[in-house]
Amino acid sequence: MAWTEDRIDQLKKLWDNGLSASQIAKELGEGVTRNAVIGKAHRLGLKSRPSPVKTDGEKKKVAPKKIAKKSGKKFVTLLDLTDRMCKWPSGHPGDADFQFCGKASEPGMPYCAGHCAEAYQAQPPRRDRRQLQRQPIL
DNA sequence: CCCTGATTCGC
DNA sequence: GCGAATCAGG
Repeated sequence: MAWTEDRIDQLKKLWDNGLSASQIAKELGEGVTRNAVIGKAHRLGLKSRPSPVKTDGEKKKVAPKKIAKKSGKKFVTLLDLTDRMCKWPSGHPGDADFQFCGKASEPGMPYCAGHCAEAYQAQPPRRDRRQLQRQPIL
């Protein structure tokens, strides 16, 4: 696939938007790999970014997007949600404030580490479940 | 293992 | 110029 002006523009835009190379690759689709994106970006002389994925000892916020203006919670809309982002919902589906956590989800998980903890809590009230019906072994 | 960007190097 | 392979790092 050749890098058309259109694609390059999209690349620049997404890259500038802070999307990761792999995300941009997916966005562009058409068998574009993250390597292609990075390679092109590098070639275009786009700003280098020493792996933004370092837990960063810095407590500085990057302000991912100014989408979730309301609620201090940095949630994102469905449009900003991508494959490996936490899909922890917030609000009612259909509502304007229906958003998702959007943080990087744990590998293989639909949610981020924090929400996985919430989602996969161990059986809480096991107390009043005894003799529920005392089913005869299957 | 998951991921990130950076660089190399044959095409 | 392109991008897969590779490298370096979290």
